[in-house]
Amino acid sequence: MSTDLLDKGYEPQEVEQRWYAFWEKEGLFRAEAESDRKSFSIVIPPPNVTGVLHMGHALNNVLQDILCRYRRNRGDNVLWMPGTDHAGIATQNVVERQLAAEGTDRHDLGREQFIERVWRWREESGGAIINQLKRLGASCDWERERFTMDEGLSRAVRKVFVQLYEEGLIFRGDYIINWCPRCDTALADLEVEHEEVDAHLYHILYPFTAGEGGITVATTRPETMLGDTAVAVNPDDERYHNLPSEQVRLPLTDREIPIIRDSYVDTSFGTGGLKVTPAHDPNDFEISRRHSLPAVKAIGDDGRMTEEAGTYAGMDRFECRKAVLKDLEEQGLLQKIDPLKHSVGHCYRCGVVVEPNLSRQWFVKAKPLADKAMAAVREGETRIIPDMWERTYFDWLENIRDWCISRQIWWGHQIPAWTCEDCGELIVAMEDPQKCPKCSSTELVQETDVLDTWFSSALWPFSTMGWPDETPLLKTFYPTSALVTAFDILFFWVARMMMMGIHFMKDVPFRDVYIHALVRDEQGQKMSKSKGNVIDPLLIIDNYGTDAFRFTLAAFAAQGRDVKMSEKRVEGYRHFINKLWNAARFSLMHLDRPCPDIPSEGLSLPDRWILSRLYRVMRTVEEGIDTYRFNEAAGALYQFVWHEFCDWYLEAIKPTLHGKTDESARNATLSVLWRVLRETLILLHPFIPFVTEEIWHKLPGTEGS
RNA sequence: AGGCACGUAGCUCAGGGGGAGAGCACUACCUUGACACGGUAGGGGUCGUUGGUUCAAAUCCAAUCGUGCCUACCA
Repeated sequence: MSTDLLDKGYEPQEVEQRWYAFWEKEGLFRAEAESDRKSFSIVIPPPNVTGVLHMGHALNNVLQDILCRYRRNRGDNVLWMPGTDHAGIATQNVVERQLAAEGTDRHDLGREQFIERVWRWREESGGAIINQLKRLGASCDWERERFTMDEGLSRAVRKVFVQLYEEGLIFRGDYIINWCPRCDTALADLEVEHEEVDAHLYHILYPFTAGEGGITVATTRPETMLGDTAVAVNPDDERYHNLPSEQVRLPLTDREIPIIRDSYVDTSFGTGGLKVTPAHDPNDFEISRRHSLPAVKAIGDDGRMTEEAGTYAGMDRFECRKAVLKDLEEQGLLQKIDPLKHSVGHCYRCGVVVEPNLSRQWFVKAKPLADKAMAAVREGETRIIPDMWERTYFDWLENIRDWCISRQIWWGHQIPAWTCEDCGELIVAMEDPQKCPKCSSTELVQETDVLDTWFSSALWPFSTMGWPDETPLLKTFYPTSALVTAFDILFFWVARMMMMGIHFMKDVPFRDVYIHALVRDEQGQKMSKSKGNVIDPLLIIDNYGTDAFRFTLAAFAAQGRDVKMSEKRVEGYRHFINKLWNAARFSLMHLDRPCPDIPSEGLSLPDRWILSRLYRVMRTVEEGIDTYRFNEAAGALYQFVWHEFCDWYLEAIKPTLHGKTDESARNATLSVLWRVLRETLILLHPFIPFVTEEIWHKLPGTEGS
């Protein structure tokens, strides 16, 4: 009997460091590119290269790690592919802020130097998130770590772009897009966050060019009137039959614009008169196409009024709004101001009010790709779990619009398109062209835009495995077994991976999509820096140990409900880790040798009972993990370890262990104890890898991992 | 405007046609050689409201109230 097998209290820090180093050294997370074993694969949702670990990452990666370790325990050939995302706008913003602090900007630096600077920043900070994932215990195959701007992945991006272009699924067009004047780039529809604000509805009179009166239009953005090219009314609106004139004078300008009829106009809204600003409103843009109206761009890409705005040129758009209202007021054309709640789009990266703007951008024709992505889920090739998200997935894909993929930033994959200066030919190619195929000119200028970050992320499941080459890795691990992610990137990422995966690999990128909840604070608020309610996972790990933290996350990861995180809870599960530690400590006082053979008869009642409970919890855990009900598995283990194994079994066998019985009964009990402890450690390992590993190696007869 | 989810013990939540549960908090007792990050015993809820289906409803259905979130081009 000895008590020095395990220290009295569990010391996570030392144990965690030691074991993680051991696992890495032994290559235990390494996947075999070719193997007879069953494959199991997951690609990590690549965190932003410049990011730091937050609670969302923690939950996301712990759940993936549980799946991977569980499969490894079962003998599967497991690939957990790690990597990071270059996060175009977000990363560029960070570096631009640094430059601003140094009193310079990217234009001073020039494109090449700026990009170098970003790469440098990536070198400095790119390792942080990876090391933090390791502290979580993440068992990724680190030797395969990828980055969305790796050479290989960039080649995949180019290949995809060129092929889609040749298939007519990528095109360039003049379109109304969302423009962020702060980030100075186009945004996809998804990248716009709508927020309800208290605003005003201004009623403005546009006088007829002949006769009395005019048409009153209503708008929330009066400054856009400077870009109006028509006034629209509903053809059935009797108020506007037999007008004295078919033209109105656009106030504050010397322009005359036509009155058009379009059924889009809602007769019940305002006065039934709609100002049409094709360059600055998506609906107006559509109307303008139907009626062949010109577009006048009154607001520039920098958020200031253009020359088209006449005397207002150069003004900030919101300054201009005030000025326009004042001038209209003076001319007696501002008839009414109503309060109005409506939603205004903001840039998801910087929060600035987005300006719809007409410009030439690149698009992916989404419909054909979306149809197949829907079919795959409908036919069960990919399961979305919990299935309530299927509906959301379908809703979005059914109403999908073309995906604007060009961004006017510098950090990202530059679009592989060139224009011939001499003949205007557009060239899209894998390799940088030397001369124009049409006129042989060497004056070729590459498109300056880069691709939306999500374009490269959409290829992640196969680009990380070496596509477009036909690699053994792809053969073994594609389609991946599961994708684990939060719902907030269901459209951004999951749906697009489905579209690209099906198109290029002819098979879905994953069999299961498990959508987990968001981690919130104690009050259920989203954690954000501005609210100051962020709980740093690393701090929690420092204070309570990784295992306690992991178990807390797993225990609260009930499907369909957000996880409210607080230190108090982690503390509770630290008690559990300690309980397990001490149960092991007690057991090891008696288990001084391997006892693998459980006698087939003569077992005591407690022995038989705990074995039956063990088998039951084994089934529950297996079922829980297989169905992504991590909380059920964790809950069952908690209950079993504490209230069955510790409270009942260990207490019940104390008399036997403490000697007063015959040797064969004692041996029988020891063999049961040995077995139960061993199996329990295996069951617990995916959840709490460090403490179980530490105990495992003290248990006689369980050398190796 | 549509959609989704959620309202169960003081708090956080699991459960899901027939015993109302867990953790934390609380009360009393226990410094018993695994563990006070512990043990034993205990208090506490008419499972949002109202109807319906059923022999039976916290559990299914409908309505209603409340909360949160997502999608959306009504200026």
